[in-house]
Amino acid sequence: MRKPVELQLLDFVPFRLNRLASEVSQRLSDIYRDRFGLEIPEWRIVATLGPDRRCTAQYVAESTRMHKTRVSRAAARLAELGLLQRGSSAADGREVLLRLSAKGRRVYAALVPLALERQRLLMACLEPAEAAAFLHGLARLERSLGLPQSGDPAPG
Amino acid sequence: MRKPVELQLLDFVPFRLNRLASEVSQRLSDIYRDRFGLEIPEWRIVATLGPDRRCTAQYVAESTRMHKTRVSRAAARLAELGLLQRGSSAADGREVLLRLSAKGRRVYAALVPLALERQRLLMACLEPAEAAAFLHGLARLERSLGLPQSGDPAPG
DNA sequence: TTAGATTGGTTGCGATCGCAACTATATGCC
DNA sequence: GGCATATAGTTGCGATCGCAACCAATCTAA
Repeated sequence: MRKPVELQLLDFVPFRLNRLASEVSQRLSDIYRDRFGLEIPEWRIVATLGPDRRCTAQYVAESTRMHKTRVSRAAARLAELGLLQRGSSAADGREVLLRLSAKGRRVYAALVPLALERQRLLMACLEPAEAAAFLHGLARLERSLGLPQSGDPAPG
Repeated sequence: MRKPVELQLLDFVPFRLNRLASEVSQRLSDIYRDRFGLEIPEWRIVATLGPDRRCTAQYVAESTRMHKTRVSRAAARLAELGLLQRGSSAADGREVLLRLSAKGRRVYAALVPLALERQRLLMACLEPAEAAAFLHGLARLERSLGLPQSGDPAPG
């Protein structure tokens, strides 16, 4: 007599990852949405550019794995808000070079400490060794799926 | 001279969780979308109900943390496809009791082994001890955020 | 040089989502 | 009983997203 295969959704890792990510994002959103009027794609562009990086929309899309239309619209909105300068590339007339404006850098400087504090709070439920083990697994999964990691050579 | 606070998005855990979850979902979607015409919310309802459970939309919403409108529309679609029966509750006339139809149970039986195999493949990049440590951290994070876990008493 | 293919980025469009408002039933209080 | 409040679920609506199509610039090769 063969046991029927069952699945408990609450034990299913892809579901759990989605739900966790969604919950974490939800709680994080009040700092970039409520306080600064930014949505996730815009916050990702700001964080990718950082205080001084100048790069193409293509770079942001590859690095964050966002669809290029999502990057395009988020960059348009950031430019509209005056947080981002969009310049032409001398090397390639198709490219759009993105860079934070002075106002954008001020937003970045205000946002980053809050974001890092939230990350600290999130991970505070884990002992240091547990956190390290979790992050180790996370990194392995990322690598296994071909996701860009901070040690990787710059995309493009 | 104070060092300015910086943030590498690729090291930022909330971003990494979102990106990983999105990538895993993307790769999983071909089994429930391409093969069965189901989207994530519908698949979650099917998986929550399982072969024999009968429960309310409210239960599904709390258990999966989906918005009640998302559950409502996904349930309507499943009923339209003939995978789900929606009945009235004798105890409370407002409730809608959800249960898989025979066709729904056949879809469940076909989907579950594929889903479990995908989960196995996903985790195959980790040694058993690494996988255990990762899942331990995941469970701790879930508990810390108040997310329902499989050992918890049934919601409602 | 010039036609075709490729690439970076934007836009049109249909689909999904979450919020707010709504309907209908149930409950509490007098 | 009867009115106010709360709850389960649905629906209208505006916003976001990804795909496909498109535009413009670059590259390739005859």
